Amino acid sequence: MTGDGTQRFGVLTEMSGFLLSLAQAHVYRLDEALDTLEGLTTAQLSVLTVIHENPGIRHGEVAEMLMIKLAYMTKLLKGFEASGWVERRSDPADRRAIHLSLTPAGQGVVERTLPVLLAHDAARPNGLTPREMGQMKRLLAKYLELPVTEQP
Amino acid sequence: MTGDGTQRFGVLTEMSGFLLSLAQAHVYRLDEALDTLEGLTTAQLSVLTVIHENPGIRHGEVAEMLMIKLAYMTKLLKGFEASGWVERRSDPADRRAIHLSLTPAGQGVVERTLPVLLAHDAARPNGLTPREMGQMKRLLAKYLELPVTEQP
DNA sequence: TATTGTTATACTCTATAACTATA
DNA sequence: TATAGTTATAGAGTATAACAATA
Repeated sequence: MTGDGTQRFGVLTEMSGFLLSLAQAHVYRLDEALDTLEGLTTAQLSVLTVIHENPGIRHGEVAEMLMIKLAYMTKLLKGFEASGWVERRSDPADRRAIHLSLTPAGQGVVERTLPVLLAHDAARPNGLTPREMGQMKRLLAKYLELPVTEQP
Repeated sequence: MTGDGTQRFGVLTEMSGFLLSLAQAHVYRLDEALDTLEGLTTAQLSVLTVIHENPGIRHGEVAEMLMIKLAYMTKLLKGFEASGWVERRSDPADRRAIHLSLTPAGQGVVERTLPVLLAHDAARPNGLTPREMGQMKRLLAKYLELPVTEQP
């Protein structure tokens, strides 16, 4: 690389969409080195975590929370079911709806891998101080209008 | 949707990687409604903008700045060349290297579409006050260790 | 030997639309 | 008629690796 470090992003650095996209690419690139998640992608682990946190949640609710297409959720869940991690049962009151929950095996996967990802996330290199990182996470959660987690 | 709004993200909201990923999905979803970019994706417009800001920049340098795979850059640039937007010329001093610049047509595209995306970005709905948005953008740029833009 | 860029393949995820079955 | 989920197809973008040309 012969770059002299003077490249300009121009007005791109004023655009939240661009910055978020690049930050996501940065995270994604570093997370690809993470080989300790038992073959799961971070997206897959997010789905399992949401089911873990909300046993009985509906198929479509998970998709909405994580902004995943319903069509792709079907594919993901099919894989999880084949792995024996997720159970689906239809709602007797509305037989279109499907409620999801983790099997003991699925809970085991989440309980083993989530702490690994959490530690990795906390240690991922970036240009912020710990205080600034806390600030950024709060702003991102507010940006997304996420429900406040009241964790003791 | 029968959700009662009590779904929990659990520890996911503590993870910068998850928050960035979800924020990016949020942006992406809303940007898909943007049909005024002359058929460009935001990623493609980013590439054109970087070439616009750095005439003569090398192929690989653009890829590194935008965290795009070199192999995919080749594909993108082939399309841009076919559209008559980008010119490639090889470096006489290092005949492996390829320097990029916009044609007048390419400059026209950037000058028409970039302001549209900029306005769209500024108006994109989110949970932050304008002051918080400024803060978030500053933190994201620092997170990414982007060169400071000294725009007058 | 290392670097720049090209080509090809497989994979993840998205967009879209047609479809079934319920409500 | 509208909603929950399924299936299939096309496309964007990534990872990977083999390759050619040049340094």
